[in-house]
Amino acid sequence: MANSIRDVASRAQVAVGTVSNFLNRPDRVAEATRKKIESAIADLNFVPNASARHLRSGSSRTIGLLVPDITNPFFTEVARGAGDTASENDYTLLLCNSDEDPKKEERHLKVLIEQRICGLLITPSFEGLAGVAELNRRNIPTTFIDRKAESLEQSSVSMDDFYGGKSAVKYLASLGHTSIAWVNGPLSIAQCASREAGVMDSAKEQNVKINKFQVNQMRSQNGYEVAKNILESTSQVTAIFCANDLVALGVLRALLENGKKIPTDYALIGYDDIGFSASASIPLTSIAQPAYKLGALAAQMIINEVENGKKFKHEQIVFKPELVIRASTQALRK
Amino acid sequence: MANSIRDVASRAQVAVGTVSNFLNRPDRVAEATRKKIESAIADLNFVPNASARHLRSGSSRTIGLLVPDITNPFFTEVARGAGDTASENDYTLLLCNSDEDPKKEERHLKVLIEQRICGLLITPSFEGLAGVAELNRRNIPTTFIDRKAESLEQSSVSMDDFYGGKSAVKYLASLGHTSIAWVNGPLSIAQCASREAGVMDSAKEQNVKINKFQVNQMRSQNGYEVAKNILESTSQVTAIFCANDLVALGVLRALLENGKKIPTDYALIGYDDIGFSASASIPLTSIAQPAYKLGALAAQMIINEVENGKKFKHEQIVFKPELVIRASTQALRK
DNA sequence: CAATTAAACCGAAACGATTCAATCATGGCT
DNA sequence: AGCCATGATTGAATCGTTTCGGTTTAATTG
Repeated sequence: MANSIRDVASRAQVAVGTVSNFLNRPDRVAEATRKKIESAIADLNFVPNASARHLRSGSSRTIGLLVPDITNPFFTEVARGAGDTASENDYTLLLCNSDEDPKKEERHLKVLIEQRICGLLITPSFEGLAGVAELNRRNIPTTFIDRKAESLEQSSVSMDDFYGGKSAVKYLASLGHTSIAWVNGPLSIAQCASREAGVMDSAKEQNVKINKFQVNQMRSQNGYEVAKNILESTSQVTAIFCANDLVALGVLRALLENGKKIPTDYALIGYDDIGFSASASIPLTSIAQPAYKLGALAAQMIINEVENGKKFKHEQIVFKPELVIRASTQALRK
Repeated sequence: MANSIRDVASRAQVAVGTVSNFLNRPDRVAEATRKKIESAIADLNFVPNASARHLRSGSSRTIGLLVPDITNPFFTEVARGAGDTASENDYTLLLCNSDEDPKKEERHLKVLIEQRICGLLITPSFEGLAGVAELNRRNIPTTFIDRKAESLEQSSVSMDDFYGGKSAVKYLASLGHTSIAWVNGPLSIAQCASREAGVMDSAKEQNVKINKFQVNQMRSQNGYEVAKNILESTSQVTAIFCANDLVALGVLRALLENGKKIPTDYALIGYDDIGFSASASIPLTSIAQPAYKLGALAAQMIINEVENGKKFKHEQIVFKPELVIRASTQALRK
């Protein structure tokens, strides 16, 4: 049923090698034969077999993208960006979701090696680093996403979390807030730790007081729960900064339920600027991360590395996040 | 660098065919040789080459999933479900996102054919149906997701939208509401049309009055805008049912801004039960669709079809959506 | 003990493309 | 006319597996 390059060759009355040239280096084949081949392909409805192609040529033109949570809008944007650039360069993107499960992560890595991907984009979990080492041993280029590579032998595209934390506090200070609640996730997550460092740094500079609150998971429900502690705390905070939009949305819900007005009673800022933040009951001010760009650039970098081999220079690119101001913050009035 | 089955064979001092048997039919090889091969594989760090395997065996063990919008939480859940069952059955899932763009859809279809996928899961756009016909011509099984197949030659896994529309209105009527605003998307979308049919059917049964409102796109912003019309309309509606959660969240925001109380002034229901609905400022009552199950079942069906060939019976499975009651609805008080 | 049988193993051929050294045409130049 | 350079085309070898008919080995039977 499926036609091969041989069928095309015989129908067009040329050699198989010529058909292959037509497919890969069209400039090498004369106008007349080109037409013959074209119509033979159309007649037979021929589509080349990627497996055969990869096997012989040695390159799969496939890159893998392994994300920890496909449910997270941040990563779907990354995937869109990576997918689009992959397509534009005639690469196939193999998108895998590990659901934050090291077992699944390992299994996907195995499959990706079987597929002989020529490059991998990954946000590695702690355990996943072993798998990445395996890839290195096989000389498969790897680029970290949203996590900076320590080694200069490794590319990465990440965000400046320190800067993000810092700019949120700076902005609140500029509005006149001097006592801020900072709701962070586990410090074991690199991003959380950096954001906190930025927060504290800015607090010192701007001379504002930070009240720390902690959340175990960065989901909406956790924000909802921690809000009670904020309301009961003795210190009179006038602004709340959350390490993530989901948490901020949870906090927002709790505040509204308790009859508080946003932004009058409390200014509120989130982080990530996921799509829903703009359409929350009170549109959320947030620190936006250019997820699409992140994915697109990462894909472009790994493609460059694949195609330029040894002479490729590894880079650690760090994006600056951007403050997006909406209705959940305003200048403090006494 | 990359080792082949031959290297394994020579190191284990067996024939290549034996190694292949070890990989594919381990029961055929004796205990002693099994061990030799195992350690050779471990020593050489051998991982089989999927392309060679597919080329020779004729089956790629890969299924494609082509979704119109990876950004939509509904589809990421579908993808998780399909991905998990694919993994469990040792299939690879190739996830493609067309961004509702017919051009991208067509391009992805082409790539999927090149990869010689053995089955496709798709939520076809209107234009996409042509591409699907192409797949059929090549005898590649196709299963529709979230859209019922008209032909009995085709499997599908979809939702009963008529039932969903109906049950929302029925529920509102049971709370005492007799005048309901129904905010729908374009009737050209099959799902919207069916839901509306269900709404009207139930309205007649329950003897309640429906006020129709229309939205061009089913995004939050559109809901926000249409809410003004609802507030200004002369008829005294006491409940609002939206064709999708995003729209409902937009409506919710507009109502709150206008000082309305939910659920006291208005009861509000959405559709889809996306994750954010549970953590909206007023947790949203919604019609839940089991997206994960949908994806998982669709994947299982296509795998069955691939493996059982001709003797496979096509099925059109229709799931019943489920009402999830939260804080945005309550019994009407006068 | 010879004959029979089953279990393991062997290894050449094939899958559908790409590669590359070799051949063929064509036209320009002395 | 003869020679060369250039551009097109050819086709056999190859990539890493699976497949499958054939061979070896060991155990069982009469």
